[in-house]
Amino acid sequence: MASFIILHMDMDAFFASVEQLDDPSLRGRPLVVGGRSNRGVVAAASYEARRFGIHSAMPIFQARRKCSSLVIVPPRRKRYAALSRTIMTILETFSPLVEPVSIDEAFMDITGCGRLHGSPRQIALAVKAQILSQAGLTCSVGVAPAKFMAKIASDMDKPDGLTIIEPDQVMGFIDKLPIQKVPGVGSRAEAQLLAMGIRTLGHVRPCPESLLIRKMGKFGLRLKALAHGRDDSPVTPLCRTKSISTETTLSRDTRDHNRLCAYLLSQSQAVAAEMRRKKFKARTITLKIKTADFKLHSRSRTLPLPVQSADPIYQAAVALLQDLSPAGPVRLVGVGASGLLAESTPVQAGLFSGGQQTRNGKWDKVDKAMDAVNLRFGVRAVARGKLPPSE
DNA sequence: TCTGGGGTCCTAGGACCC
DNA sequence: TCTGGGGTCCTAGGACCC
Repeated sequence: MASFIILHMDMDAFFASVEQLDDPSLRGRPLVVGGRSNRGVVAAASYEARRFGIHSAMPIFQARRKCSSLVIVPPRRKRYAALSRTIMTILETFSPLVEPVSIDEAFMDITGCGRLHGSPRQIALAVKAQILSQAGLTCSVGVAPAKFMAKIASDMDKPDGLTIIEPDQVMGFIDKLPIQKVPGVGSRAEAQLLAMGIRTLGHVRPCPESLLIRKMGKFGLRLKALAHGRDDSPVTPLCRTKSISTETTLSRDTRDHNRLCAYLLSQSQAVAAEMRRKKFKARTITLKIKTADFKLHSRSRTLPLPVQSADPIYQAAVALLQDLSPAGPVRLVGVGASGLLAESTPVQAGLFSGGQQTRNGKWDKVDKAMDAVNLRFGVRAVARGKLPPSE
């Protein structure tokens, strides 16, 4: 195995800790950050709230039931994003190989950092101290010879923890590691693996590759490699955005087409604004609908030319809604853009005049669907600026 | 009274091309 | 009458992550 030294940094109860940092009156109190509506879930729970059995993804109404004095704070994403940038910048003073995985988590390759910054333990302690002094927040750190183990290690001693897995401890660690702790093993995969008698990652080692592939597909091969301690996935600093989307759970389910279109309009505007901010244009537009029975449905169309403004996104979304025509009340509606290209990418000539899209008639279909919508509802039926009713 | 929002990756089938 | 096979793109759904 290549001798990497990987560090994983994970902020402790990030959103909740930021709220307690900014408002001292919230410190020491059970608090969750979560949606304002009655249908929201917990995005982050303070350690005080966790003592009541409250955890992230729990519906707010359940959390409230568990703790009557619970403080519920709406999320301030911009504030979290700003602090996240501060934290990532701190990491970059230790190694140029920093890979943010989410707003509050990052991998760092510290393989070659010994000369400059000392032992892995010294580096981890310095990272924690810097984040505490410059951002005012604690984090937990894991250090290991591979990414997946560093990630698991950072979670082993929360909050404000530090766990180091030395190369000679790797096999012992794997043998005891509960299978559901392996990143990528969720509830479905866990159930499948338990049914095969696999309770720890070590149990995967003697399992025939053919069986793992049959049961788990490509992921089975990865599990097999991990069970042998093989994980050479590199820390990749430049991870480019693949999609931009927004979605809204309505305050109550609706069958009202015009109401859905009003959401689609404001969402198209938001997605377009974000694309312009990030200097992208997109070829594929996706409509997402969750019906009252919690079933998710999507429809997408790839356009002949990349778009960046709200109007074509909205037009496509409305056409896709026509196509999907959900049976029954709608709970959630969303719009996404993928197939992203840099804003500056030149548009290939000829796409309209004899390119594949025109020849196979896909564009015509979209066009006709749009015409149908415009005919039936009229573009003016959902006028500019008619935003969804405020909740 | 009732289960978010932002993403990534994988799979599988069909169209299409050579 | 025989009836390929590999590669790529597109689409819909689903698992999983924080």
